[in-house]
Amino acid sequence: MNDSAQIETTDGEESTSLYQRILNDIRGKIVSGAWAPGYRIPFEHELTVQYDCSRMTVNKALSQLAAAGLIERRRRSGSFVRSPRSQAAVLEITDIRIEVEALGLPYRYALEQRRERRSQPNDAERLSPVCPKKLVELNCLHYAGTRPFCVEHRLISLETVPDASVETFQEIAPGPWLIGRVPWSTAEHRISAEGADSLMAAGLDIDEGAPCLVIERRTWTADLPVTYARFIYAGVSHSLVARFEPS
Amino acid sequence: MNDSAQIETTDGEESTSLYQRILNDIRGKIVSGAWAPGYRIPFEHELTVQYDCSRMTVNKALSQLAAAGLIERRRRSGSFVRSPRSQAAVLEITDIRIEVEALGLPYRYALEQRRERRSQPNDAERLSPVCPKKLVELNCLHYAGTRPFCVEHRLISLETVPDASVETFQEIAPGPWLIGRVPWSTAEHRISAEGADSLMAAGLDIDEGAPCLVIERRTWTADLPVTYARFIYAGVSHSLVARFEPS
DNA sequence: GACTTTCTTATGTATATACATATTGACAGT
DNA sequence: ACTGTCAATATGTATATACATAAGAAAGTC
Repeated sequence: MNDSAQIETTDGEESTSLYQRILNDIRGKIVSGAWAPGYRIPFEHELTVQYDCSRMTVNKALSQLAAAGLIERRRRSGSFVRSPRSQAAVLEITDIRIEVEALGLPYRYALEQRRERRSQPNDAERLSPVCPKKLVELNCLHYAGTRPFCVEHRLISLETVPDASVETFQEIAPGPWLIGRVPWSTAEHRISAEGADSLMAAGLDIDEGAPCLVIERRTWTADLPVTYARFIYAGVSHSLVARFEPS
Repeated sequence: MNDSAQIETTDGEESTSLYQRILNDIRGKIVSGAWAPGYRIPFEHELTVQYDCSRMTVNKALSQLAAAGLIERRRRSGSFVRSPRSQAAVLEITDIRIEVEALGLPYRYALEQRRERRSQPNDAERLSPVCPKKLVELNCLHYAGTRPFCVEHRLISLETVPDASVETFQEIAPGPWLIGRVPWSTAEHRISAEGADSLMAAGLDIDEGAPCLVIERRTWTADLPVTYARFIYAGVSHSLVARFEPS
């Protein structure tokens, strides 16, 4: 993918834009390890000489590298290779409907239970730091074809999302309903493996104790909890993929 | 120190740069759902009027949004909200030693088995796309205190990493050994839940069939496979955390 | 109508310029 | 030796300008 930098001109100077070329060159030095973390990248004015261009062009390349987290820029000191080898992979969290349809199976959603209730001490850790007084609790099932694909257990804060009290969630799953309706600023996902308890086993139509992939998602807007969701997939049916590539 | 008065105005119009403000405004519209996917963002020249600034300033904001994947820019047509409904969360992949020590437990590494062998058809999917002819196969154990914490199964391509043939891996785990020694450009992680087979059960000192979290990692440098690693954690002992916050 | 050509338009890139701002290093004063 | 001041410097942001390029729209041609 990254090879073939020069496509048409054998000279290879005109194939991409100048700032892209500068960006690629520097990124290459970094990911190849030629410029180790902490290395001071040539100053902007040095690069302007090297590439015979204006500072703005160099600046554009370096700014993008900084935005991508590959380098750190310090006034008066210069730009430094950052990459402290922290392997951060990007995990795509897709909507369940999309997931199911990607498998070529028809998707179906079903609401099992809907309760509106006061919060219990138990909820505080799921809806932190400010546990709402009232919330909606849902149990849902997502089907892939005729087989249950995912069990969803969800809490929605009625203080942050008052509209949820007038929505039955019979026809629409809480995930898609919330998206777009509630701006959220932070999300945390906790992924673990658990053995199916009797409820999970019944919902997913698997044996009790069978391994399940559990994804817990908590979202906040500002500092207010929006929702807590717990998705349970039968172990054999599902896996998550996270990728890292230097953009 | 005590005087101030320029930063903290609740109005907060001057605290950041103009292009940052534009960027934040638009990103807010997108993540809040006010501008749905497919929506055409105001043209650059419209935004220059709205914010009373030059086109370059608007362009900088929009270019960054495009680089971040939030919008798509089309010549002559304008810029459109992209957001293909997939929330990307960042998954921190930490070294196992760090993980264990974060739990306040002493870490210990042990090599169970080391084999140098020719590749088998079986390996091709783990070390793709160009399966090396020779490789090192390792089975390792990572202890937290006296209890086994993680079972590691690893393949290292001897074509990409010839040095691995002269390393016994008795004292150092393959993960830390590889880091820094081999620059890698891409990594893929697959996370799933599995029931322990007899080998996993014996290694982790758990019952057969008990739920385990399995993380498979494949890394490449350029297009050459570097290593395949499979980490198995007892279900109760471990979870992964992925976070999303709009940068 | 199907096709080509030309025009228009929004974005893409590059430049020179200007001033702001943070930080370093040197120099001077106590 | 410590401290404060100040100039030098690299980055940060913003502007006006210029031309390139792609793609849609409109006009012209067969």
